[in-house]
Amino acid sequence: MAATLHDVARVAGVSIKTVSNVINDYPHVRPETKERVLAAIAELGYRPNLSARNLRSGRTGMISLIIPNLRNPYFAELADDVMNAASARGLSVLIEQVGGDRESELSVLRGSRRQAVDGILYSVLALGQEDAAVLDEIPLPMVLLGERIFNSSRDHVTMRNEDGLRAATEHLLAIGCRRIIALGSHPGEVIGSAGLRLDGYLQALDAAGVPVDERLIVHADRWHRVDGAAAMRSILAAGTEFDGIVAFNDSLALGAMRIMQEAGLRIPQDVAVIGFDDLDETRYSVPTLSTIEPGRPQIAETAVDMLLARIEERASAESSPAEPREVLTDFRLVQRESTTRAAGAPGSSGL
Amino acid sequence: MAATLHDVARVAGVSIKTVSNVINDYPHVRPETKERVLAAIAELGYRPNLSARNLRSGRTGMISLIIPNLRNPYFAELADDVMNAASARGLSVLIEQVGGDRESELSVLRGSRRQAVDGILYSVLALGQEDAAVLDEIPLPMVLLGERIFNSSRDHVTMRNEDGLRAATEHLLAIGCRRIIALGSHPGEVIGSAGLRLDGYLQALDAAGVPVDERLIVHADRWHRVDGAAAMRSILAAGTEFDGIVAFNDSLALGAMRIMQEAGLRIPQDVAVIGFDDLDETRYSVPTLSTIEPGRPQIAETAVDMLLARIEERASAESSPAEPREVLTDFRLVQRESTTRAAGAPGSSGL
DNA sequence: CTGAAAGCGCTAACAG
DNA sequence: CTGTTAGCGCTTTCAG
Repeated sequence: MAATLHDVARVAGVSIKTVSNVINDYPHVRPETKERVLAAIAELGYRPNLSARNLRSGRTGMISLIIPNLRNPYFAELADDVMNAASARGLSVLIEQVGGDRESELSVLRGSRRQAVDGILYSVLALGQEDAAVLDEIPLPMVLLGERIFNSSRDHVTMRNEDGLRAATEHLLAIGCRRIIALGSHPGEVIGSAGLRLDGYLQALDAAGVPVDERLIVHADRWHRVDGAAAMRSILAAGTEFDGIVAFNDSLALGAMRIMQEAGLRIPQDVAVIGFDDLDETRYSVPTLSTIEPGRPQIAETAVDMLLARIEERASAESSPAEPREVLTDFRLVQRESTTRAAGAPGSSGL
Repeated sequence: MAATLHDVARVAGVSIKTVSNVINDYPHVRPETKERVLAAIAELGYRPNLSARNLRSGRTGMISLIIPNLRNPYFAELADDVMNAASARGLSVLIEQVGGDRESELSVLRGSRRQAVDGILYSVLALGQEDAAVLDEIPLPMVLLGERIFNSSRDHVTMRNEDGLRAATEHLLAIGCRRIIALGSHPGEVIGSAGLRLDGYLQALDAAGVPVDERLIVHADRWHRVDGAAAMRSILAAGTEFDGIVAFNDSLALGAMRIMQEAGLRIPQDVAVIGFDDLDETRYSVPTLSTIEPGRPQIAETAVDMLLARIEERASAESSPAEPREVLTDFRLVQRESTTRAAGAPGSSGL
């Protein structure tokens, strides 16, 4: 059986309160007493029982991160960023994957593990604006990530989708592209990454006086590599002409590049390509992929900080809760080979 | 304040024991009583307090998975497999990333979160055979993954490294390669993935009567894409001739392919390439990458089952613990474009 | 089939 | 500066 406070107290010849004080770094303990306690702790290999502490304090030191799937590199990298931010603040992260359908997302949100965490970072995927009210029912601090829900009662951290995609499109225009495919639209969507990003594309074309060709706006329901590949196959089959692609995420871009290369199209000479997300692998693809770096580490840090603030606000329970905050992170265009047409470029491999 | 057992009991007009019985699906509860209790639970939105349950029962329903890094796709896919296996068995997974150095691995193993989980799945990376004894000190059920430690007192699940790499090498020999690079060796290592895989390579050459050329055994300390790329650059710089590559993992293979393509080498015509791990992305690279599928889902399921068995064994605490078990999973060679030289092949894109 | 009551190990008033 | 004590919410004997 593991040692308890009482065991330590007995061995050190003090009361459990004193041991507790030492453990929790309370100020007023005489140095020699403290030393005796520390010695007893070491001798017994004592470790506080977290369940008991949680029960008593009402806090677990864990937050949950709800994401669709770790096999999706975007979310694996996000999870890594979040775990780093959390561990720097003394928190552990319980990752919960959800199936992508509305029911599964709701059931995880309401799920039993709820009781085991102090708060939730929720990367919204299947729920939408119409579900904003549902979130109020979850009796736990929560910070939203992503572009599906705005103006709820919860704090929200998101990237500059429109601005980012506008910058990407402007970049292609600047290197001479005129028939630019927007890859990844969700017809009819206004809010959500796809709607916002499409808007950035349209803004850029508009500002440059380049007419919009509906055939260049290519639908892709899901944004995995296989979807980018499939979309590119139909584009090629349809015989649509194009000289640039702004993909709504990196995976779509990578899938499309794969098919273009099979078809003998050269990147960036025949078609320039830019993605969105700055996945690690964009540095290693052939060619390396230009992309928008959406400030993911900043998203993770900000979100963890906001969640922690909400948790502490709730613990002190003094005034009424602060107004929900909306944070937009900074993005950055990263130019790599897939949009570098200059003949005399030094040809760094990007590795 | 959230509802407690007592609240439910009061509303239902029964004692808390009865409520507890209903919640835990104990058999002997009269149907009508049960219904009253269920109604009260629904009315109050009662959810059991997990901290209290954990404190009482000594179990948390969580296991921790210790891995180096989620950004490494191998571990992201492993984590996904483990989470699926765990959630099918009613367990949650706490992922803990470790830095890769010995100290950080030890401190996580001994770390405070220990108290918050019922058991540990530990993918050994920085520790080695000489640390087998250290593992005994961790007072928690544990199952080891990977190839760094054998014959400890812990259960262990691992893949068939030698056999897999032998099969990969034999495959290259079968399609006509004679100067095959083994990419990823760790000089001097005997146990560990690198040592075992090199052994498989040597066995295959030996069996085929192909002489070993030391220049074809290429060192790579770490196994990320960038390391494969760097290694390939030095190979090309050294002017070593080769017509096949068996990489010790997929990332090395993908990095090497990138550099070969820059250098104008055609895959598989000039050089056939095979990797190890069957990462998702091997299906989407250019060309698609042949590889060894090491049975990762099976590893995850087996490991979770074994851990659960240990947890239960400890709970019942009857007889002495069962002998440590060693499980080897089945592998499978997956042939894709990177080793398919047949001229008239249909050229499926593998997507 | 159901109720009463004793803790799991810890924190935090409250007293000394 | 340190000790006593009362629970946190649940599970689990042990009696009815």
